[in-house]
Amino acid sequence: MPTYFYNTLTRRKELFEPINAPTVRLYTCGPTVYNYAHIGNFRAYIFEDLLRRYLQFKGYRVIQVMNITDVDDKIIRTANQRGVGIDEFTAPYRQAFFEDLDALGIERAEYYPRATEHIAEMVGLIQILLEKKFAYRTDDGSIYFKVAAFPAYGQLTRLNIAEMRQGERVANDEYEKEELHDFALWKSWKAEDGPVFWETSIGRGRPGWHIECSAMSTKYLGNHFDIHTGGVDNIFPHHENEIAQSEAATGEKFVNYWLHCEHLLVNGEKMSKSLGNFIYPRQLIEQGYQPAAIRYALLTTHYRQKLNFTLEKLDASAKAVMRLRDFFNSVVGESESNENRLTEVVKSAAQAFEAALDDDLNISEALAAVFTCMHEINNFRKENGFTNTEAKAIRALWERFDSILNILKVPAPRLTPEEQALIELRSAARKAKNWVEADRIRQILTERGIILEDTPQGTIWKKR
RNA sequence: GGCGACGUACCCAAGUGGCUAAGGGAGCGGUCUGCAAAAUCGCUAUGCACCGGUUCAAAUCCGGUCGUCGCCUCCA
Repeated sequence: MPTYFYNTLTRRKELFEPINAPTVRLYTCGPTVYNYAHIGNFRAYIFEDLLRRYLQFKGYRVIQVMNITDVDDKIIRTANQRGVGIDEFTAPYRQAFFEDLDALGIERAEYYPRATEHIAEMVGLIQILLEKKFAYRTDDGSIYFKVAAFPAYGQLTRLNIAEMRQGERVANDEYEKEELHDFALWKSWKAEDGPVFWETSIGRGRPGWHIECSAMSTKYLGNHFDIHTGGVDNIFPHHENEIAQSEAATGEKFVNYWLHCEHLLVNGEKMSKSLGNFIYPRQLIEQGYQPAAIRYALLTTHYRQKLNFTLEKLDASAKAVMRLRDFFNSVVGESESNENRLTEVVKSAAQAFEAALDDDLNISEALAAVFTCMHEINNFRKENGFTNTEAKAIRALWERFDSILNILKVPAPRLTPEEQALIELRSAARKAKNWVEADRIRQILTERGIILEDTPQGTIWKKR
């Protein structure tokens, strides 16, 4: 089945065709490591994880690059204030980033290049742009990209640069440039940068922000690759500038498909410093929320739709995850028969799931297929039970769904010996029909976030 | 000012011209259970912000109104 993605470049859904099938080359804008990444950031990374997993589901071999921006104004300023080097300053955040990726079940990319380790590549690119007259040097030694020299500028954004309001230009225009929309490729060293600079053939200084993505994407994926993603706020100026730099330097088309993820709001408002409403995944996990529930909450709203994050949504997600998981665990064959009366149900569910995701990753519709299928199978089970063959087929189907959703398998939580003992005490009380004592113990455990379920096979427990 | 997105049930959220408007959560009722919990079954939008228009047919297309939000130089 053919796959369609909405391409920001054309503002249309387009048939996806890789340059060199079955390989797909994917560049995903990554974090600036001056703090922990918040759930808004992770919404984007989970969208990219969905994209990556789905491409693999379709049989493609994905080569993904995610940059780590470990030098920028904010990092330099803060590191200097604290009197530490930028490498030392960013180290804990780099580490935390990978921990969070793992916690949320995000599959690792093939490359996580750091900006500070690719200065040479950036300098090389800037030199080409200087030679080709797409860049110029100002009196202080900084280097800017000359937007006027690249007529295609504005193709992604569809902003008419000439008509954009001039009055709003940023006051702290510390560097001298010829025209408003020219942007920095290289920032020459200034006193407040302190020890942060590189001594290079184009002078002493540091790279501008946009150039790292051009340099690193090209290095790992080639001049022309398949997909580039990021948040909608990256469209302008970041991605527009990347196109300009890359295409000016190489003379080739840069990227075929641009996919952008909408913003996440918290209780209806944008996360911002002034509102102080940042939420971090690690924070939610500490509060006892299942990482899989966080993943589900961030995954299950279509990526081009604004997502309003609330604790109610997180609770609803936790329930849905639990249901899918319990169903999977409950599917057991009851007879040796090779009969499979569910062939059609399984087949049509798999098809509906794939068809939905083929349509620009319509995850809501894909999930509807999953739940509808679960419903049908439950009704079937009530009458018939499962043969071993049927159980195997259903479990395989769920595993297939989970290669995208990735919520089924979570590390088993542990009980303390004391909690374990309480459960045994309660079982004994139940056996003795001492219901008062049994209920008392259950209440204690509930308060600790441990939920008990008495089944014919004995008591099982879960963590909230 | 320019560019753009959105408004579907109590909440979340698909559907963008044609069968009874998906699915999840919540609520209510049944099964199960010592009681629960979980699971499961059933029920819950004659209507898709509002007003007009096009059409045999509109949540879906067109025009307008109201409301929410985003971007317009470094925030995913």
